[in-house]
Amino acid sequence: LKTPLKQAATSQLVLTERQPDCHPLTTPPKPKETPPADPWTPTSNLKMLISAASPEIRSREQKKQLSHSSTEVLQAKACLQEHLLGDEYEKSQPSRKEKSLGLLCHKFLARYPDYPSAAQKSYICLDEVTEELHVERRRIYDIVNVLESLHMVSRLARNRYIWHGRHNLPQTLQALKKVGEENKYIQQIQMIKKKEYEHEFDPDGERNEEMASSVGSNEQSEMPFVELPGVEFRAASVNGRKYKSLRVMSQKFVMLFLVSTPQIVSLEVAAKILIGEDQLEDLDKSKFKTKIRRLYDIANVLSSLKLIKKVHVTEERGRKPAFKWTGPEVLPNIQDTKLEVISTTCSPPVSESILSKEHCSKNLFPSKGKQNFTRHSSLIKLVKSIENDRRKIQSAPTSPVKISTSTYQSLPVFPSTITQLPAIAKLQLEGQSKTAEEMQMKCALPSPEAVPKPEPPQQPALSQPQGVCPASHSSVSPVILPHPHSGVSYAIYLHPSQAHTVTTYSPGFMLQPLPCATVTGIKSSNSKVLNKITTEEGDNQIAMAEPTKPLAGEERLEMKSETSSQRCLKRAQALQENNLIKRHRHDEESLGTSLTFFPSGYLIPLTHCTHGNKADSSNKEKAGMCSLQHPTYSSPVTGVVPMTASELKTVNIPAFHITPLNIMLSPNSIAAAPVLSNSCLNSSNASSAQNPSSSALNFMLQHIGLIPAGVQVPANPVLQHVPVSSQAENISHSSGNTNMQEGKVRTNIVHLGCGGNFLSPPQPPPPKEPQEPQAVTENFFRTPGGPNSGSSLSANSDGAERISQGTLYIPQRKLEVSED
DNA sequence: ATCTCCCGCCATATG
DNA sequence: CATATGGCGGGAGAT
Repeated sequence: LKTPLKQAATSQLVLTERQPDCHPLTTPPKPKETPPADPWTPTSNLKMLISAASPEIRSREQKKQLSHSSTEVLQAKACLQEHLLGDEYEKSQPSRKEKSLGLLCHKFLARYPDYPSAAQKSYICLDEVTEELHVERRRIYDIVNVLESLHMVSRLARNRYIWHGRHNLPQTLQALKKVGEENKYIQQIQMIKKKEYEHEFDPDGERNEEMASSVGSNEQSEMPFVELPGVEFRAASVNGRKYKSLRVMSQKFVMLFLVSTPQIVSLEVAAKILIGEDQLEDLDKSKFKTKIRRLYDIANVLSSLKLIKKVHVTEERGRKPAFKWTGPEVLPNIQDTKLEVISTTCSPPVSESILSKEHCSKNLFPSKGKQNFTRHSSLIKLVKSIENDRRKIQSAPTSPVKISTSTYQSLPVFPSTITQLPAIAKLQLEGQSKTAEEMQMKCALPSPEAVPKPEPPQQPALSQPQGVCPASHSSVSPVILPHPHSGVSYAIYLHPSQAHTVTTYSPGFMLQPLPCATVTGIKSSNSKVLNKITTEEGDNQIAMAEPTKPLAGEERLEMKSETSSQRCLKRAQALQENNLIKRHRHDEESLGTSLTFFPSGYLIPLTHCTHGNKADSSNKEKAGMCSLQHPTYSSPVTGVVPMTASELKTVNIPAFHITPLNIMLSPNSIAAAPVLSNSCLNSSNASSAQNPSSSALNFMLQHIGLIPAGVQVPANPVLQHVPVSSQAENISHSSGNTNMQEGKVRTNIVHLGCGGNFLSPPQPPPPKEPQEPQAVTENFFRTPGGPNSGSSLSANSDGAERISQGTLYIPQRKLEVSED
């Protein structure tokens, strides 16, 4: 009975076959109804057989999409044969997997275009769907509810829903992210992890502050369903109360991904947070179980949407199921002020929608006046805990809105296509010449998702080029810095949103054609990427580390055509580069004297941010890019730290000895750092490839004293590309703690520069792993002695000490994320 | 045994 | 009141 080998996947077959049928523009005529699930057709039988033979269907499901029929056929045959020999396959009737929500969801989604045109509004009739898909109604609700949470559908009336497709996704995600930030999910996550970690220490029942507070961070319990302007719940139906459940749960779940830095969320944590939030439930075991069940349901749907994918995180506690966000990157939350500006400047539709969205969201969540970060319960708790650690923090009451400055990045999300780059690479490897778009497309849609989107694929958002620059994962957000004035060391904990903001502001950054870089990198390092991918596929735990030198011809890597805007950017960069040295000096000075850290809850965005100069006027940058193009704001001098969003974001610090402090950076200090932005820009621009200005950067860093003279910030990604198996971040040094630390330091320094004062290269040390990292390394503040040694306090002090000594000690904790 | 998560009972909401 | 929705958790297949 044991299935012999796991080969092809069923779902894959299903998908591929169905895809073609699907008519993008018209309501899917559900042509040949040969649902794989249907055991009665010969075809289906075969499929089933195959599926039976392949245990891990799901995992391959997505990847498989790429492969083609020919391959599939072969595999199928092989499978079949083996199977026949093995035993009578009768056994598997509808195999449980064939009934999985994920598969069902795929089928469901296949019926509708991702981006339905206005003209083709599709309505969804539940009765029809259930009938056609051969499912119980109940299941459809599961799917629809999640889709509703993303505003991909909305209910019209009984049995009736409207299909919106992914048009609203960007806004939705942005809104969700914002809310997530407001809810301080990051802190909550950390809290949970911390508790987890300490959960043994707590002999006595004195878990008051920590436990009680953290667990019950429910003060702001009911978070209503997040709506979007045009997509409210109809019929006042669901809108009523009942804010429980799947819909909201789904939104919260997504929020967790959007706010956490390595965008990986474990089920456990998610469940805890979701539970804790609702009500201060006693850690009821059954409740937890139920929550997990629901999360699986949601996760299945989200997976079908390709927004997340399942992975496993291996921590010291063992390996736990988790999910990784693979959807579009969501940019910083917007500030109202800016929004208005933008709205004026940008194309009406986009800006408007965004704006309205903001308002909407505001109205929806003003609840309890928790708007203010400072007042936020979780924040308070955080503060408490921090205090426990003997740290003082001043909370800055400023609300983000007020702080808001002049910039705003309007492209909040970029098409998932970008995210799929790795996949693309893989595809190419496989000999497929499909373009990203193509592969992205589900149905035979001629126009990829990207097209409809305001943002062209080539403009992957700044921050993390997911596949290509996994570096983000290992980015070291929290950095310990010596406080210049007080002499106290602080861990800089940048709030993601803030970070984003900063990033946005950075002129260099903006200019920087990250997209280009990304693309280039991919192209150039194709082989590399491919290798990795392949490896990955084979076995997740194996980290391939073959530093091939792919970058060689990076210059000409430009994708098909360098956009004029990109060119512009380059030019600009070049110019800026000239001043680099000067600036460096300047920076140096700045660092030495004007650097001031304000221990506060968040980073204060600069008031006058600069945009990069506009990147030309290529059409491609539609509304989304508008913000970037406001020359009005550009003022190099005011540049802000060019950091990769990922870098800035807080790492989910699982617990541990040190509670990260949020430090607010003074505008001045930030302003002083424009120079670095350039370097950053350059470096990042270089993309994963070589970092032209790296030398400059190194020079600067050394000069500043951030790194030892001998140390060099790796400019070449290749170097970074050290085998994962080893300490990902290190540049293979000998070994031992010391070395490790050193390596750590190096990396961190870069980050530090970015975060702290902004001189750092946006793309920190080039990403080590282009593809989805098999293993993710996170940095944590930990005692050198290891997990067992000492309490957080000791750790803190330790860290502080080291820092003060000029040595950055940021122990790292290795966290592995493996795909299934 | 653990991880996933399907199934469908049954409380509620809707019309 | 009949249905439509959709919590919820038992328990079984997958690993």
